[in-house]
Amino acid sequence: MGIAERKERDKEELRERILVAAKTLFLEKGVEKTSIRNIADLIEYSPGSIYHYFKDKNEIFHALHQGGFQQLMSRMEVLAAVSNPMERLKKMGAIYVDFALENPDMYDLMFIKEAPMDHVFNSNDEQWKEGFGTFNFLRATIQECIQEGYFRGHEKEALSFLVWSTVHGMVSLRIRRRCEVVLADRQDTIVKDGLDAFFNILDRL
Amino acid sequence: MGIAERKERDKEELRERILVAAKTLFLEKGVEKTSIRNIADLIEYSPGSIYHYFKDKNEIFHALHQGGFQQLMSRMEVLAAVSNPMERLKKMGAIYVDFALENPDMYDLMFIKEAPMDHVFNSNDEQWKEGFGTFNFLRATIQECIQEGYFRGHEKEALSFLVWSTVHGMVSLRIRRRCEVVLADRQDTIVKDGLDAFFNILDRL
DNA sequence: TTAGTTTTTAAACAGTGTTCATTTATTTTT
DNA sequence: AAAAATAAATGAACACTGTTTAAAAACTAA
Repeated sequence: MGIAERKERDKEELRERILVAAKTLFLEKGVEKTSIRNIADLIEYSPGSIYHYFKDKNEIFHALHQGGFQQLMSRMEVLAAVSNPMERLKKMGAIYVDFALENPDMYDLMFIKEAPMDHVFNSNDEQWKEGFGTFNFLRATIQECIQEGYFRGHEKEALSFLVWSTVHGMVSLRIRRRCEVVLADRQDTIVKDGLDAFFNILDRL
Repeated sequence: MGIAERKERDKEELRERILVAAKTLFLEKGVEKTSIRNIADLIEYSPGSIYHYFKDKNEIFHALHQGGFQQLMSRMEVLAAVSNPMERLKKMGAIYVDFALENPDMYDLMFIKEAPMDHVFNSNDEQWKEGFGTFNFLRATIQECIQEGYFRGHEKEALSFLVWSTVHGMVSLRIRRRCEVVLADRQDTIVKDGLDAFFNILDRL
């Protein structure tokens, strides 16, 4: 009978409404300042009811960060058209950095905050497959670069980590405001300039 | 008269005791889980009294992170003996990474957490001179490298940021546990390997 | 000893995540 | 249609949080 199915749909819909409310508040106030009561107020439910849909606050923000990975991954789709792996690698870096600077709060949640990771390690079923997927994409591209003769003498794994670290380092220093004093005058351009310098180095390898 | 001086000393001593208690708790539980009441309990004072010595919680953790910069700077002192700027740059990177991996919580406070930065921007007198000092050290070394013919075609500022970003990226991905799944089997060696790969690249420039 | 000053305190405020017995709403069975 | 069974939502409570403030205690100066 269709009643069970409709109830299933209803449940799923409310779950989604919680997520939308959480995302709205999170984008305007940040994770820490978004409380369960805030979310409950916005969807006009009691705070306790949220716990019938999510184990705890971390699970909500884990669910949200999954959406961020989907966004990032869909931006990466244009890379399929770039046949040269070295070109693809550079374009990948640019997309990554653009995503981070255009969605700093989401990036923060995905790659800096501990909240979603707490959930990954506490509910040990999942494997942070989101992060796994994006990193594998990088790994495969680096692999191709090596096969085509780039990065002689380097090993795939360490190099992938290095590339990821470089772009992550730049955007996370920016997002967590460590550039604002140290590089005050060039705040807005330094990440782009740093990325260009990085690409220059890659070209000369 | 010496009474005023003794009172001054007493005040300074209690301030120090608050800082020591805060550091003890912070190193075993983290910033978020260290409360003003916890600190007050440890020094056997009431919670309110702490507010006569520090404006708010952020100021306490700003004061703590200053100590971290002193630690890091003192580790850098051995670099004065390294005359070749390229050698010095690499050694600097190694010291930075070692410091971060040996004092992950302090590093987190210094370069990842927003708490101490909140204080920097809210009490606008200070200029995050700690971070400024360490970055200037890097900047000067890169400058010397360029003068000696390294990094041809590169500009000091962007390159300094790039180098900082790379080492920061590696240790912060590690500290915030983004390696644990993506690079599970090589967790403990990946930062060292990544740094070696980075040094290799620098050598070939 | 008294008056004045500084330091410390306890209580209160407004908030937090989370749990749980109870109520409300819905569905199934009689 | 009424009663029983199931599911969902609630509100109060718990144990916390950072911070403010009026009152109390401690200390110094006259």
